[in-house]
Amino acid sequence: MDQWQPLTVPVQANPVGNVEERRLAAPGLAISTVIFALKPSETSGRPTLWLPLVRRIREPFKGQWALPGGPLRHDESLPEAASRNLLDTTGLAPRYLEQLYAFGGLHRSPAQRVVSIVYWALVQPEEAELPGEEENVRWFRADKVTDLAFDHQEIVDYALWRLRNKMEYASIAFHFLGEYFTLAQLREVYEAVLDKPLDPANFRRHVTNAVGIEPSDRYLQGGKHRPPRLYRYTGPAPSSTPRTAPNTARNPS
Amino acid sequence: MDQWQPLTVPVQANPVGNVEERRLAAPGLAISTVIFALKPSETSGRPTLWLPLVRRIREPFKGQWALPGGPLRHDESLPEAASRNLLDTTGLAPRYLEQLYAFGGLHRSPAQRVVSIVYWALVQPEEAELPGEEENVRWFRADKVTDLAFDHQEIVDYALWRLRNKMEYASIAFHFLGEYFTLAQLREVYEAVLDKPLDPANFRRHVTNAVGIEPSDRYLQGGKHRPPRLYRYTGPAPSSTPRTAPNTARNPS
DNA sequence: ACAAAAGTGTTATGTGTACACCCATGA
DNA sequence: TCATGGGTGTACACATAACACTTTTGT
Repeated sequence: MDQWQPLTVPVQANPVGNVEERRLAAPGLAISTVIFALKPSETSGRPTLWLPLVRRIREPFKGQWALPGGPLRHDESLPEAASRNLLDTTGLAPRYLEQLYAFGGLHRSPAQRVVSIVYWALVQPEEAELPGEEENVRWFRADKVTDLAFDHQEIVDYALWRLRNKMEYASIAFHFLGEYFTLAQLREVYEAVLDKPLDPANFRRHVTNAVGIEPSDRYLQGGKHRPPRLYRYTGPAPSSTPRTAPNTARNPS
Repeated sequence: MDQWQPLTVPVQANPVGNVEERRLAAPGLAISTVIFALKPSETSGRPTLWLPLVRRIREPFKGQWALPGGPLRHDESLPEAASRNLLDTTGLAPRYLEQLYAFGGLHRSPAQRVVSIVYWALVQPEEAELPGEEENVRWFRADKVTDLAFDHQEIVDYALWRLRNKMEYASIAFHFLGEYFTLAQLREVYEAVLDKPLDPANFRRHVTNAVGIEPSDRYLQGGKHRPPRLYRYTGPAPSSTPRTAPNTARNPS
């Protein structure tokens, strides 16, 4: 019941000629990443979730959009491989990076079998500008991506679910923002990701009571009205839970 | 900060001769599984957490205890590979199986580099008897395992953390029990895993209010006192959340 | 002065926890 | 009838949610 049938992720899928070769070849191993950032909506201007995709320049799925990714090199760890590949393909260097899931279904890639270890990442608006060429790397609204190569659509859906889920119990919203932010900005992050309005008064209490967030003595000037105080994320309390484990995430049901 | 430096898991690590060969060889891919079951403590007789380990019969770490695991075959999905390998090495066929994490550190295995996709599983007491030979497969108390091969100690620690964490918000305790069980038995599962006593009264309300658990018209006879009612786990409500995602787990911090 | 967002107070409702108590059965 | 675990009731602490209200700024 809770078991699950994965699908197929590739990247650098060097097609192996025939069926017999496929039977014998060891499964390929690739690293891919789903990157999230908040950017203003084209219509409302309010912040919404976006993610960068790269256009495939070879078969299979040539011309279609796919997650950035590539093979795992011999001298890099899994997160190192994810970071390095992100920089190569999109020019992005996310501060937050976490393993999402390993996808290893039999027919994810048409030619050689590929197992993909997928990461997910959050980037701040400043670092979210794509230095790469506009042709083959482009931002898409996270809830509107479609026709992705391989099983990347399901991977994106899962990453989205994980982001929303984790947002509700962990302190990750800060990674979408710069060092200093107002509580209204932080609330907009939650509203954009969870896609529902939040009560400003209750949100304030909730977040100021939480650990790891400190008021600064600075205020955001230049607004139309009363300047709001700027806050900083100082991380969990210095002597917080010394986790012994790799990952840190909940799962439902 | 939330990024994490994995370690090393192998299985079937066919040592590749020299450093140069290691540099060039593609990373190996293995599947391992942490299996949990509840068995009576040797001392108190109360249920406690146990897990089966297999003794390594070749280098590296020859003679030491390790997680059951093996290579991924070309014609099986990841969970299929985990199940098949479990049956081969331990004779166990867990009903609950879920992906835990992918461990891919550079030096997990001394010779060839190995990336391990690790699953975790829960088995019921009936199916927890080891048909295999006693020599090379044995049950250990989960909180007392030590001197494991490779990075398997950290993997076990992480799986333990995940089990305890997930136990607090998901309906997985049932997988330790048979079809019919009393609320006291279910409570003992929670107490054993979380290692703290629970209020019977509040536990009863909590669990009977939850969906997916139904009282039967049967009672457990043969006890010393009033026979308790037997309950059944019917799974989440038939038309429950149609998850689109592979895995289902939360993470802290 | 007025509009609008920042920020505070108050109350209703729900949920977790501690614990007193009754119920049903075997011995 | 008595001991014991099964099972129910209840009161308190605390978190969440809804919303009225005051404060501070720019225009």
